[in-house]
Amino acid sequence: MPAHALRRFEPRKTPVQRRAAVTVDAISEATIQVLLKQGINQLTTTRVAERAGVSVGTLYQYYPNKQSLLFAVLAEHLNTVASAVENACLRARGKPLSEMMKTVVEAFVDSKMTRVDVSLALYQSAADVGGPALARRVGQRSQKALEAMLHTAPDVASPPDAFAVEMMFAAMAGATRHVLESGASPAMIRNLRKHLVVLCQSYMKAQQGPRR
Amino acid sequence: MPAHALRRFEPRKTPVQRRAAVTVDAISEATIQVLLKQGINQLTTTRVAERAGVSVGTLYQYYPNKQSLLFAVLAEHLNTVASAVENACLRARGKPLSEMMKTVVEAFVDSKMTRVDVSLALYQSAADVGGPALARRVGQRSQKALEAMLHTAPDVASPPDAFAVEMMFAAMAGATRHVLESGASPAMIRNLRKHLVVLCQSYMKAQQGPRR
Amino acid sequence: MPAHALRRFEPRKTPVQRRAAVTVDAISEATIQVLLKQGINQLTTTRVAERAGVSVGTLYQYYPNKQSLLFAVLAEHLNTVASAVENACLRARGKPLSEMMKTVVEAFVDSKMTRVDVSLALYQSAADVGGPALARRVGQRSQKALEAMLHTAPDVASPPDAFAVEMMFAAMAGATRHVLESGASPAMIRNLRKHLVVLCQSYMKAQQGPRR
Amino acid sequence: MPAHALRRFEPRKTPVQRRAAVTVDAISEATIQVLLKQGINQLTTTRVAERAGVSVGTLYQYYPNKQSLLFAVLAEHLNTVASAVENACLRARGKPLSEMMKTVVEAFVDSKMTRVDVSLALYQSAADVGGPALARRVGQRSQKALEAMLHTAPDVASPPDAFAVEMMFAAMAGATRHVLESGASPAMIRNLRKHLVVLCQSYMKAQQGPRR
DNA sequence: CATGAATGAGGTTTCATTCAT
DNA sequence: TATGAATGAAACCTCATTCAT
Repeated sequence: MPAHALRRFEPRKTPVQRRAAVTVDAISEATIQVLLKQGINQLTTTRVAERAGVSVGTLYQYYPNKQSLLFAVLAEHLNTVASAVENACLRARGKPLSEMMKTVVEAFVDSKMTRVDVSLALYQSAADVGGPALARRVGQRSQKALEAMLHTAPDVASPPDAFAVEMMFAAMAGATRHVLESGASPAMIRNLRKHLVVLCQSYMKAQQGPRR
Repeated sequence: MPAHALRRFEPRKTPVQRRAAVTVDAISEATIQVLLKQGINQLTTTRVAERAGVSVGTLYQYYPNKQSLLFAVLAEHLNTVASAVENACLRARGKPLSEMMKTVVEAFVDSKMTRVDVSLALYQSAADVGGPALARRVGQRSQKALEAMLHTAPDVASPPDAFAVEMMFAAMAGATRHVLESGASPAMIRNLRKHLVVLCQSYMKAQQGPRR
Repeated sequence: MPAHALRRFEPRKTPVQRRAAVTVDAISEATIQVLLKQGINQLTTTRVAERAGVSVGTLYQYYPNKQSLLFAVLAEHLNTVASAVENACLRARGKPLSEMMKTVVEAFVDSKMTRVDVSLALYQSAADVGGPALARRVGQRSQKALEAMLHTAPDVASPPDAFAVEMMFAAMAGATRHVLESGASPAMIRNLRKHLVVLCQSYMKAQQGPRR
Repeated sequence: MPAHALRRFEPRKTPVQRRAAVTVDAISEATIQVLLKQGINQLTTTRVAERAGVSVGTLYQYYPNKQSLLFAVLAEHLNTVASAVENACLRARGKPLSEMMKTVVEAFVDSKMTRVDVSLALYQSAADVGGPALARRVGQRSQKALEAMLHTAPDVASPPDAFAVEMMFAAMAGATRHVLESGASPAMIRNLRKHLVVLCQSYMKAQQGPRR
């Protein structure tokens, strides 16, 4: 799905009234709830509306179609993650490479884990709704921030190129997804953080140019 | 989805006559075709049967439900990949660590890329059909082979533990998926192979114990 | 079929708007019509909806499945009969035994005969839908009323026990069913009423205890 | 369903070879088993064939269609019951009325109860297959026998007419059906026999003309 | 704005029956 | 004769979406 096709899934209108905003949030939250409790196959507009405490008609006032429900939730989640990574990148500017990686990995994993359920729910739903395209688009924000950060590392001569950063990000996302889909016990999550730090550190070190 | 729940998707009966075996293959192939040309949302049992040149009834003689169609294709694909990795692991026994990683990464990426379309199609569809559970189950085969191989590396004192191998595999899968979903131009695939080799090498080196 | 299993067949939701109530009635009536004109084997949800002048979707808004259609009609019919018997029992309180029997038998037979077609249609359909269980449940209402009435008979010393009443009711129902299924010519119906009165009278007399 | 329409359901050919007779019986028995274990709605020709240990094709060699399966079983059962009643009528010739009734009722109830399961199964299935028509046709045999027997009762001046006998038979069948469908505990069956004897005796006595 | 009744295309699945092997 | 693979009409039921109230 080409990136510009995502427009079709965007919310219908920006709620201006207070009441409307509440409704929109309720629907969005209900979408997550239904996704979690019943799975993507039982996610129907009627059910979401019911859970949100509104009628289907109302739902359609704010979302042009079913997919936009999922899209909204997905976009919100990805943005949260991207922001967490961006913040981490800002905080870690000027620090040594290994500390950078630790900061970023932990920010990423933690932002995924604060809503384990949402993350999981979204893995299911991403397909119909241009999930990969959206994830790519939002992922690029994180990658830009990572690159910028890496330029400030005192112990990195020539920073890894954009593709290396993309790989690292994808690897990180892939490993995290795997752990989430495996049940994500606390012990596993601890392990994930530790190993991912090592993975990113060693990969970035290997990719960097010679010390200046 | 718990692993034992996968049983629901297993084939219904094994064909005894020659004619039937042909039919089963035709259906399986048709499933892939429809998935590729029309996408997961247009994948209906009727359409698959039509494309396979059989009636719906016949389809249901061999597959108990729609999901089992996807399950069969997915299982086949994952097995192919797992076998490719296992073979690579056998071939690389006794070689130095960096060669091991090169061999394995290339086997993995290549086996994914020989059927780019199937891989992509399956990412879409995996959700309803216990994809993650199945992938985990099959992935473990590869991981066992990797661990065994690592024990034979002459330049690895104490091999990385099982979790590290799991992480590496997940990272590899994640990065590959990302590239596939980004369009997988030949140049990108070349880059993927090169970077993934570095990533795995450096990560494994970082995880190994001190030289004996 | 255990009595509690009947719940599956109960209506799905109660209409709140006027329009909906009309719809529900139309569907119920259409069910009877189709049952009569086409028989139980041609009774399909599509056909019922068509005849009711609504879409299938609408039908399923109010009836959770096909069987619930039959269930609703059956329950209504049985209730009508039970009410007729109960009323007769009230009217006949304090009368002599033979008059009681005459009143009750005629009420029963007449209430069956006012909708000969419905009765017949329901005999066919009762099986899948918990007919016997429902008939038993509703029959008990009639039997309670019969017992209560018998206690008020001036010429009955010790009234027949519950089982005797149950037998009488079953015999009455069986004979009526037989006549209905034999074509129920007016002459036959007259005969049925006359003989059933005798049957019940003589049986009850035989079952009663000695005169006080 | 008019009586002559029953022909359509009759078995296809009389098996002449030994092997064939065995097959026919196996299929017939399998029909009963499936009816009992799975109910009328799960009774499919494939399942019956499977249970009988033959292929569907073979089944269709002997039975022209699905309904003929049920028809055969039903006819056999009804014939068994009719024969039991006829025998009882022969045995009771010349005995006093009350003994006649006892003999006949017990023969009827017992013949139903020796295969409670079959009786019950057949109540379910009778509708599609001309059950009532067949039951009526076979019932008449019993009724003729009853009438003939009643003529030999020494204590009956003018025997009840045919219609009275028909009523009695229908009442007996109805009460028995009711008990079977209520669960048919041994205690209930004992009660049924006792009460049914009384019911028939008193009804016949009431219907007989004045002593000669 | 909100409601919820209505729509109906379209999906999945079953099963009686046939017929080539 | 026996087999069982194949057929395909037809059943049941869902659900995204609209629109009169």
